[in-house]
Amino acid sequence: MTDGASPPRIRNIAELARIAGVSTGTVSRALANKTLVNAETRERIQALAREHGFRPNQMARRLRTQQTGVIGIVVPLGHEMRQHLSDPFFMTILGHLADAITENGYDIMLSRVIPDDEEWLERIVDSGMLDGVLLIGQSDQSAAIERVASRYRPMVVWGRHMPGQIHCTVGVNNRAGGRIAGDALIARGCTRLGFVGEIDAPEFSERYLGFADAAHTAGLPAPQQFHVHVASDVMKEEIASHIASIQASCDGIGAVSDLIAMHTVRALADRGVAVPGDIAVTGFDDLPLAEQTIPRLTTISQSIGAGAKAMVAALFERIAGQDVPSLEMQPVLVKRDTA
Amino acid sequence: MTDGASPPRIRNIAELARIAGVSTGTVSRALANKTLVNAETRERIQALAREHGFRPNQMARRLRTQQTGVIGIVVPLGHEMRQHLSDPFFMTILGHLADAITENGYDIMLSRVIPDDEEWLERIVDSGMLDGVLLIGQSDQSAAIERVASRYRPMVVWGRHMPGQIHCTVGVNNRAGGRIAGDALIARGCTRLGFVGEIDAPEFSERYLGFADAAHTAGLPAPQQFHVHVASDVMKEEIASHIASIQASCDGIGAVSDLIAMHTVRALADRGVAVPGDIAVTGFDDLPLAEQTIPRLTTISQSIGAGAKAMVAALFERIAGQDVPSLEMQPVLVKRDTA
DNA sequence: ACAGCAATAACAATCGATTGCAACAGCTTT
DNA sequence: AAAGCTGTTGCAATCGATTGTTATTGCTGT
Repeated sequence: MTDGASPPRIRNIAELARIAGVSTGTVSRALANKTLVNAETRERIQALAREHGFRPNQMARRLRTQQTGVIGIVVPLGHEMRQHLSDPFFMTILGHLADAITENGYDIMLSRVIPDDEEWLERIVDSGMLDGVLLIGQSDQSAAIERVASRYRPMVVWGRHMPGQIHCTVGVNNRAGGRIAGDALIARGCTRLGFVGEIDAPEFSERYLGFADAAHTAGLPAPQQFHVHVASDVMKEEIASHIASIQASCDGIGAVSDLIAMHTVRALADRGVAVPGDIAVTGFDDLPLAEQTIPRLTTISQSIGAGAKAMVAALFERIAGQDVPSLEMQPVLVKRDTA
Repeated sequence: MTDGASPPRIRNIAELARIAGVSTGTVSRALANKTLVNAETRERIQALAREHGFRPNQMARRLRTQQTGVIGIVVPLGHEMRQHLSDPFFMTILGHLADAITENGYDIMLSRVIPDDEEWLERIVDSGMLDGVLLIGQSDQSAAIERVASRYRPMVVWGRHMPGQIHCTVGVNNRAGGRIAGDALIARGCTRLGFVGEIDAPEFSERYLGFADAAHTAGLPAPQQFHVHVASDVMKEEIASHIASIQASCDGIGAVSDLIAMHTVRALADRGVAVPGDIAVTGFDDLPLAEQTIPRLTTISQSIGAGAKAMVAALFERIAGQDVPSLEMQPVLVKRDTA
């Protein structure tokens, strides 16, 4: 580092080999610290490399060795359910995945994909750039995922497991989660239940179904639905448009996500409605921000951190050739201030 | 797609060439849709490729063309200031960067780096895997960054620009931000100022300095410091340990980050202190969650979204060979409910 | 009928590192 | 002294696609 000169920049192993007076093979082995080359030459070559700031080209190495040290994290944006990578749920799970993956010494390649053609997933797994793939959400692409899973092992998907399904998933039981939310509201005396959010995507509709199960079991009428997109710039406006009728007809609200719950609580607070005094509200996800709002959000935990760890663990086992089953986690109620 | 068979999986361009009865060169050009090959053969080859689900190996293509279509996003974790990728500030900026980069058709490679040796950055830029690099934060690695910037152009750094500095930065004027926070508190009548957070990293110490500037100009004593790590599991406990003395000696609190501000507000609320009635609080960053708390956080906006866009724009200009200057953004006060 | 040209496709070098195999020196063993 | 090791190193094929150069074909113009 004190050497400000080092002008002859070395571009490849061959040049290093030339000035070291050995063959490229020897340089390669020396740089890889293989005992096959004499300790002395090895040290000499490494010193030379250091001196010239030489670093082997990873592209070439990876082409040759057929492994990349890179895990792909892919977000399929089917039916435009999540517009952006900056969606808080995705960012949260990504953070945990990133921690777990980098701790294993792997790099991460992030792709947002709009499945507009048949082969978006093939394009990714066959690109030859990834040692494994993590998919966040099945969107409406189960068929494409199944097709690829039948021949491509190192892939783990955040989502739900269906009977007979080939691909390995990690996810939470959404219906059970909805049920828990409903039960919690009913337990505190709510009798006029409402559900805020969309139910277009399967995971969301299951949440509603579970929520309705709770009402049904308690002998209450089916919860009223208030449609709000989960990932939209207009979420706030959509909620605002419903808020009067929510106030009029509900005393317990199950929201399909924490974000929606939070905006609902805010909208209610703005109208002077006490939460949970007048209307109780539950979220879904247990994002970090659920704990940071005032009042803190009562919500259904997806155990995102644990789920992310499980996904990564499963993926590495699959990369190592093991076959691991899908994992369904049980949601738990996190009781805070809003219900 | 109706074709369930297609058993002879094609591994490379040569095999495709063989069954198409042409040379590899022609296949390559056909797949690249070059007019150099007859429209008819081109179509035939493309059909064949589609039929067999063949996709050219990206590693090889990138090795050959010397460009990767990948942008690296790197977080140097010097002096362990940000423990994890899941840090909310980082996640927020990453989300915006990811949106901007993927909109340009590039992929993202995420690396968390602990700069334990001299050459962590060289290792990244010389790996031959990236078309450009975005660095989030300078940490204590300015020297290493400067060294690399002197010869590696496609790199943009989130942080501050110092006179004579080579590397291109995008960032906010932290001292001005601190000043604005201080002025805001003073304007609402606060006279006993306190500053919560750490001042070890330069960007944080500047925030404190600006905050102190405001006090000095107003003829007030220098703000008292309460030390709290910005990215720590024990942040809550650290704040709790200070909260009594904060309550006793301050009526206006500037926090070094939104996260700390939020926990401070919460700790005060738990003790029955009215915010901003008894004590006013300002944050710093304007993370999305600042708007979602109740009460919503008054804070200093870093314009993270705009900053991310600017970083990406600057990077692509640099990749295209243009030289773009550093950009310093002016912080603005976002007045909400806590001050 | 032949030079000249355009269109098309084959040939072969190239990107940069890895690695199986062969070669060689120096040594011991019989 | 021949045979057999062992420890090192060189040689050359290989990963899979790209692309400049060359060769072939068929056609036009004179």
